[in-house]
Amino acid sequence: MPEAAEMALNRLKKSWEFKRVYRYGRTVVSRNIVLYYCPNGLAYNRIGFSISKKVGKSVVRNRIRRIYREAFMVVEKQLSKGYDFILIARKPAVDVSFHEACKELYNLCRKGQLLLKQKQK
RNA sequence: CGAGUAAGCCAGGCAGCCGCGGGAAGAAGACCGCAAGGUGCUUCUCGAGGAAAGUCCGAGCUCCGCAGGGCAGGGUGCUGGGUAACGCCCAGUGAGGGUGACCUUAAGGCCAGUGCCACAGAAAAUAUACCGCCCGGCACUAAAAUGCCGGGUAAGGAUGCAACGGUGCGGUAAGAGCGCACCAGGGGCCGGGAGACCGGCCCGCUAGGUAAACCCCACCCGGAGCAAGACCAAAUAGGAGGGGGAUGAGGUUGCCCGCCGACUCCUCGGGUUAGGUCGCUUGAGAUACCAGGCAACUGGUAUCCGAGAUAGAUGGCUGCUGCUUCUCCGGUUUGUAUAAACCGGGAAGAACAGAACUCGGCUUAUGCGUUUGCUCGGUUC
RNA sequence: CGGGGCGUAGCGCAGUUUGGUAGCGCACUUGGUUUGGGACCAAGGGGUCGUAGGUUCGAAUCCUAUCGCCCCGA
Repeated sequence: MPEAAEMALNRLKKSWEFKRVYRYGRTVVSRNIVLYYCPNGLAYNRIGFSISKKVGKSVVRNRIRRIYREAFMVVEKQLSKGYDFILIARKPAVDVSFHEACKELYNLCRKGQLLLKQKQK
């Protein structure tokens, strides 16, 4: 299973999983998003999305989630494993493009000391 | 060419790479979970909309101790048809609007009852009606005017959205459908139409408006909703206190009758992983042709299977290309010129919006997208 | 999926039942009072009644559609 799980995107789904990250996790913030993270004791990373109705209509919320999901899949390869993430979209994320999202997510992970190279140092 | 009007259609295209969800077949017997179950590998295949939206109506489906009667409550409201049904659609009628194509229309009933009609005005609905007009009598007087009393009138009266039909002629003491002509309405008869209604003739019959005021009439409506509901697994609890109950708890909007017939209500405490599978997509289905019908629509034949998620799939990136626009750049042609057309380049733009049980409608949002018919105006031949 | 409420002056609210004048408090402007300010007194300005249609002679009020915000229940 670990072989398969490394490539595919694993998501947080259960209410208690979210609650655990909110309670014990740390947080980094940028203009568009808030990122909670917390070690999960597994060999792979997982992510959950939380986008409030105040951000926009269903089309807008879906688009934000899809862009950040793609961005996470790009950035995740450079991250150290064994973490749960929750990504909360803020209102300015409505106009974000894919490339901006990638940069933003990368910078946030560096800020949280989550990159693979930083861990090794 | 310009302006308008009606009915449609599309929702840029192609290719590559990386992903996501469903289905089928195959292989393997791996992984997660206490379990029910699920994940994973390979190949093939499918994967948002005209509004998927708002949730305003109508149904299917499911459950509720088959839903019977009355009242209450709610809805609809010209006629005929279509439909599973509708508050929807089609065809017509009446009434409005527009030069016209065409559009709009909650359009039953205030001679069943009740209410309301501010201000103004004599009066806003039983006109014993105020002023006025006319006649008679009396008082005063030369006469008239004036005053009082009795009677006749509803023509005139600074109003108002609206004044107990309107205009004109006759008639009269003054007047009045009192008589006549035309107009508006009402009633009756005849004719046409399936009907709403239309046409003609006769009768002086003349009745304010408002039911998107209460209401009356006709017709319709049991309630809830896929978190409906069914099955399976695991776990917890079978608690304490108080109240009610075969003199009727509770049951499904409110009340009564009928029906079913034994548990139930409140407070405190405990539990609640929103567990898994089904429901879940073959349907009032789509496309094409034929037939019936003015049409909505219906019938027949053939072919096809076209999303089923559940922290919620249908995405991201790149390249080429079609379309539109430009205080942009270069060139060609026409032109005195402003400028126009074409070609190449550059830049920008391409909306509204995401299935959540499924259909039929309605409503709203939406691109200086696009096709066709028709109308009006201008110009040329 | 189902239900309820609100939208009126810059702000917070009446008025909607039973249709005819849109009002109250704070705030604002001007004047007075005070050496000056506050408080107080007097006068005044300011409202497409969320939007669009309709009914009516007349609509904040009645009807229909629509937009936005808020709150419940399953």
